[in-house]
Amino acid sequence: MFAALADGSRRNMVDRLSRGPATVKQLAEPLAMSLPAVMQHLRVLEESGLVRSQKTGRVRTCYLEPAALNAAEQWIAERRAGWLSRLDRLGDFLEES
Amino acid sequence: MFAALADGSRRNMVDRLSRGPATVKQLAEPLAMSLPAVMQHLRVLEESGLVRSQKTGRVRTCYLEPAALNAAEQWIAERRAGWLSRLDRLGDFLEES
DNA sequence: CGAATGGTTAAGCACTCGCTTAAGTATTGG
DNA sequence: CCAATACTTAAGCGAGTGCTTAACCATTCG
Repeated sequence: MFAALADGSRRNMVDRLSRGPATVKQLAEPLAMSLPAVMQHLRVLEESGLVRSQKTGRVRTCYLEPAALNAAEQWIAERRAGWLSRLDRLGDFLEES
Repeated sequence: MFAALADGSRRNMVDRLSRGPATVKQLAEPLAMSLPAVMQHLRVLEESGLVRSQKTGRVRTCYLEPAALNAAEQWIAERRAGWLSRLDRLGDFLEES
């Protein structure tokens, strides 16, 4: 999941998909790389659950899967919250003394 | 940033640090790998801005940097929100018709 | 002091990643 | 029908990642 977002090209694709569905060609357009390369990125994104896609005719259309993004967001939020609450308690302790 | 979180061992370290500061040894303990390996992960985490550390005497103590986590969380939140609002508008459109 | 502890540096190695080109396949517009 | 379009598969390659071992440095404890 984080591994899928670790690559800049893939983040670019996710960013594009956050503004609506797109075909493989459209995802490739801003990316200065061959179509097969984009396919491989798409594969990683699909395996991570971040993106879904379906083929109709000869075009494959891709969509974002917000639930997966939510999972990643939550992991971060939990760790950050844990650490911040610890800082808060430390602040309280320092105030008391 | 996401690249730093892409590795499971590093997420383990972040998780540990979210429960309070730790030494390099303590971070290494649950990780079934040598100390130098942990050092390299720590380096990646520091370069990503996720973790800070300082050495006093012969022990290095590591802390989480919540601001950096916040940046990653926000990137995800924005993309997810963009996509969800698009879905909402689609819903409205379908209701209208 | 001298040994144990905690960390650091350097070199090397297997493996994975991101990309390429070349050669397909399947659909569709003229 | 046939040529263009949109993908798909496969093979290969250079660079980067994650780990190791071996050696080393600095601090602390007996």
